[in-house]
Amino acid sequence: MEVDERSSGEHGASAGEEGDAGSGSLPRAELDLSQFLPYRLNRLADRISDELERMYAERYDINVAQWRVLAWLSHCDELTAKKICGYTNMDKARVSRAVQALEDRGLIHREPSVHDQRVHDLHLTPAGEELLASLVPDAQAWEAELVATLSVGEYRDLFNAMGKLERQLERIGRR
Amino acid sequence: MEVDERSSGEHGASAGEEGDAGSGSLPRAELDLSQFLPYRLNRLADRISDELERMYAERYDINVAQWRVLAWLSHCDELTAKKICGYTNMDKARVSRAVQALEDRGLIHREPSVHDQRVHDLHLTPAGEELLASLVPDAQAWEAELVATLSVGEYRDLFNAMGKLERQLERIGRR
DNA sequence: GCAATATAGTTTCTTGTGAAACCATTTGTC
DNA sequence: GACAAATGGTTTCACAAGAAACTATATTGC
Repeated sequence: MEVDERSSGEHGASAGEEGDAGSGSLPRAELDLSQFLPYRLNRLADRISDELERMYAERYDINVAQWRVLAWLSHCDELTAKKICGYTNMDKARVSRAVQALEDRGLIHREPSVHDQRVHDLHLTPAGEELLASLVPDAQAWEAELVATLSVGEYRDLFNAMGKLERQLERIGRR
Repeated sequence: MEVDERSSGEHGASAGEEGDAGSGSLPRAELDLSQFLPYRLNRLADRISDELERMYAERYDINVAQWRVLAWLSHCDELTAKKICGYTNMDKARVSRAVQALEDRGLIHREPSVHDQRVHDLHLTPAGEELLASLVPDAQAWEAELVATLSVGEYRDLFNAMGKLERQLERIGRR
């Protein structure tokens, strides 16, 4: 591994490398946000989300929550609100509202499960499928453009790293 | 619902393919969210943000916006709200509120600039410095734990990839 | 069979946020 | 100098989203 002039932290997330070494004052707690992973990741995700949301809203008049529900339905066809909560990490109230909106627009169908009346089985209506048939390629094209500057290897590594972080987050979280 | 079928597409974000089966059933538009970068990135960032926010709130009673202002102040010492908007990508109203809250708590000081009465120069108070001196190490320790499973190379590559995506986003955005 | 408890989903309440209106000051233009 | 435009920052308004209360159904223990 390259041993370079990486600053103190194991990975280099640290601060103050501008050489204002001994100006006489106490050691300022300093944090270089541009090297702070949570900050960078969050800002990037926010920007991406903003752009995509704008596209969804303009062209299809749906918000992110609704989009996620649709996408998962395209993937699994039969789902319940509870499951969607788990997959998407969204609050159940948020899912509930998204589902309601989609049903009102006739994009999904909802009926009480035969086995458990509390549960509602969800699936796409033909109209929903149609909308997805148009939206999905748009989303993929947009993503393709976004990652156009990454090599296939970089793209794969990125997903790998995200996977590792997610698992580590799990580990940290349960404590 | 393990989704491990790596599918085609330049980078792997994939979906329903051709196979246009003539009249009748249209090819299902399908999107594997777990391989869709915006979704993955957003979910990861959200989770990280949630965890960190909880820590900030519990231990220091500050929210993310306030934290960002403090961190930038630790870095630059003299700032204006406008600049913070630029650095953090936050709305100016949001910055305004964060600044106000921090001032109310005596963590930062704010005074009209000598040269331009519209502008307010911001800097940390001793109390603010003190809080940061305690908060920053916490944040860094937390980040270190988060990235503990990444090698130095993976960590560096991750930042590289994020940088590329940000720049590409810029390019896409201005259109 | 019937309380007590748990679960899926909805509704209510509160809060944080972005958009737009607004205020105060500065910078131009004549 | 005076009026118009621009700029930094605050406030108002509308709304999305999380927390908690609530409803309806299921499950468990007795």
